[in-house]
Amino acid sequence: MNEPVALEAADGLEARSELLEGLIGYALRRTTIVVMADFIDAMEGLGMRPVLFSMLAVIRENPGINQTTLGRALGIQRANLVPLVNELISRRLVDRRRHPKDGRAFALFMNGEGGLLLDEAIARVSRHEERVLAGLGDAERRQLLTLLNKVRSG
Amino acid sequence: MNEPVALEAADGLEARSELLEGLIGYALRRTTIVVMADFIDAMEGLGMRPVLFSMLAVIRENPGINQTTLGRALGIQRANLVPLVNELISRRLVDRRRHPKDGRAFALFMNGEGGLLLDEAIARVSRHEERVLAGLGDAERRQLLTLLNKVRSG
DNA sequence: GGATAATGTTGTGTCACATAACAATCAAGT
DNA sequence: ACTTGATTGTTATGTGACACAACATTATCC
Repeated sequence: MNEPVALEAADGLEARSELLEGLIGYALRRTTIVVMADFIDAMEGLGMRPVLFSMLAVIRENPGINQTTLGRALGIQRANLVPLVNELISRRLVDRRRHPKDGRAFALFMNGEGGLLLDEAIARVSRHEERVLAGLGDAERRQLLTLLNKVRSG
Repeated sequence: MNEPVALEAADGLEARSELLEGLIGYALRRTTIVVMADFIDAMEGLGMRPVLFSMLAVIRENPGINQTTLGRALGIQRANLVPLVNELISRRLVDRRRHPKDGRAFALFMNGEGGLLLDEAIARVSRHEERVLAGLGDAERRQLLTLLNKVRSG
């Protein structure tokens, strides 16, 4: 028991794991980290993070959306959304008005400044995706998207 | 300026974004979250997280590996690895000996208890991947793995 | 032997999650 | 109309995975 399998230690410069290399979950995790890091780089100087970007996108395409619905669309819980929405508002990218028919809810709207920032971010995201997907052809990109959504939707 | 695009607010139960739905980075992020959540569920009661699992796998397949090499293999920085390795050691899953030829380094070895835990985790991971990939055929799974690795390797 | 590099470590900070509890408001049923 | 129960936004708190800077000890290289 407890045998020192190989005394000559595997202390080379690189190590691999056949087990991990066969797991899609592992590949997903590692790939996402790389892609998100490139996203962050692409947003240099904009103060834009993946979450904020997705929030701005959903708000612009769904004017008047409330926070609960926004959170559900992005898989973010209401409680965690609060400081994020506050950040967008204090940066004057988004307007929050009271919902006309529901006294509990707020209605979120993108304003001019937010639209300009989102447009700039979209331009950078395009270049970012082009960079990250450079090794894939058009059909492969579509298929990757399809497969990812298939996994996500169960 | 600052026009309330639609006065009838988009406050339905669900909201979508065509922009986000076309982005592979977004699909990657959302899918990874779902898959990792299922991984966590699958490890119920084992005290096993994705990072710990991957560390155990690499250590068993690379006996005597040092922390820097382990970190490089998994994309974890030395500094962040320290508490993780300590956790494995204090749980008696892994042994840390001084490296015979390098006084600075440690050599990490999986022990019997760690091997048993890893085996149980692997069994659960198999069921977890089967569950998560239920919607994909064999060829699709292979292709997803290939595409992910292509993206990651630039 | 002296300069330079590598290993493990400590400390600190950020960010994306999670959960529980709460006030205000709405909706539904009787 | 009034109570019951659900919903919205919020506060508070905790965790876990990252980042970066600085440091002591030990190797390496000339």
